[in-house]
Amino acid sequence: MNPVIIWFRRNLRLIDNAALIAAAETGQPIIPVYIVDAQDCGTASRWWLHQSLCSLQKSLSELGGELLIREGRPDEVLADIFAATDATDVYYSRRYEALSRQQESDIEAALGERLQIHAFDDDLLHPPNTIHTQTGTPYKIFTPFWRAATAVGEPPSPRPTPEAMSFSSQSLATRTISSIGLLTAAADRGFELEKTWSPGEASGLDRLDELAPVVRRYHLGRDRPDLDETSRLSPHLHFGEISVRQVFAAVYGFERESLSDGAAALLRQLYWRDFSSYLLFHFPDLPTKPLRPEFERFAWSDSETDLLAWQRGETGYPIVDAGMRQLLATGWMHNRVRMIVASFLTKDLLIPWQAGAAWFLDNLVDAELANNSASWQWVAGCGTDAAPFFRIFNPIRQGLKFDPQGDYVRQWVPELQDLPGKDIHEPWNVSPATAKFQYPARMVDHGVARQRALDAYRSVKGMRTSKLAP
DNA sequence: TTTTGAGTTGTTCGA
DNA sequence: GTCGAACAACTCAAA
Repeated sequence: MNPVIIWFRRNLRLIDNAALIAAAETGQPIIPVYIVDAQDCGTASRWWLHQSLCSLQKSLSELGGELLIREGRPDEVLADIFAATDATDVYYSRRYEALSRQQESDIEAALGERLQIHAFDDDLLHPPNTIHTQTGTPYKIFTPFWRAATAVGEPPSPRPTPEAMSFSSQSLATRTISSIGLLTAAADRGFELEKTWSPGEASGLDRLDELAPVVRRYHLGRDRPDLDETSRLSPHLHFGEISVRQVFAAVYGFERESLSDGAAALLRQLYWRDFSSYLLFHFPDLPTKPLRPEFERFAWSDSETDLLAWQRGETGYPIVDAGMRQLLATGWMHNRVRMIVASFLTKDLLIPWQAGAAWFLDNLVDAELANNSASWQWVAGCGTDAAPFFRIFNPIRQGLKFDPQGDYVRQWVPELQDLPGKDIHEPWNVSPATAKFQYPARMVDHGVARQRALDAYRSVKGMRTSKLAP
């Protein structure tokens, strides 16, 4: 019997995998393949991908299948497999980045006449082309999008791994996962990600189970970097090791009776994830161009030294440095702190959001083009959501509010670990005579930087200069 | 077509 | 310490 191909992409799981289920239902032998491509480029996420592919390969081999690993253009790789096997069909899950969509249309063009192509919208609660305003245009503001999306109804329940699957036994060319070099960049940098993370479908499911006790207070705990009360599901979701429907169903299942504020807040985050992909789908330039075009004229700073100090976590603002160092150490940063460091880069330092976005994409294990681009634009104030331009995070106030004892700073900025909570967010207040720590001086005074940012943002909006200016 | 209400996550100042 | 108002003006989405 002729085989069918399942092209694994960001759906590295066996449970609730629409493409796999459909492929299994044919009853034909399955050829599973992953194609490493230009989008698999971040240092931290390449590390994760390596582990996740190993995990998937192991799961498949236990079922008698072999995951083929290839590199290159998907249309050429699939054509090659087709030529070697006389496969009849290819199954895959859609992605919504511009490059991914180009790959899909290339495949359609190259193979559409020879292979049956089956594409599934399997990554989001709602496919991006199914939600629109009354006039048929895409939503640009989250809340109306969320109302429209939730009005559609709950997503379907997750489906189990297909019970009957047979795999092709034909021997085909494959790379080994190790030979792709996905770990090289992380190793060169001494990125010890295995200390923090356990990639793979089984670990993602474990993580989901561990969520139950914190869901009820998620709306409070998720803002506290000193606690461990976020879901930490982002990398598992990014690689599709678990499906967004599984998360939805689990959170719903924890408290079927009535949804707590915490559970509602977590579900809302899932819709934010949808919304970011939705925006990227409808505005393919989202990663590079500000959605508000007047920001093309913004007078950004090109200071390499400022950018470097931010990247290294040597800004002299403890909460900022803690976040940037957490990122370098673990490939992850608490969401609240992501906003603080992003505000600091774009507003206190006036460095372009694209530079921050690029650093995040390279260093986050959960680096996701859609979320990253949409969120950076939001912080920078150039997205379509109305973020008032005067909303500039004060790194001291944010530290005092969300890391009240300073435990988070103490963990990631060890040179400040002997400072009491009352001083730790303002170490410059400790008199030099008594200070026993070595820590960078503030690179800017936030009060001054804030005023400078307000003026810059006013001018890009074409408004008159500050009334406070002398 | 026009109008109206609203827009994830904040900060500062003065009462 | 706590509270409310001010911070600009604009665009979006729906009535």
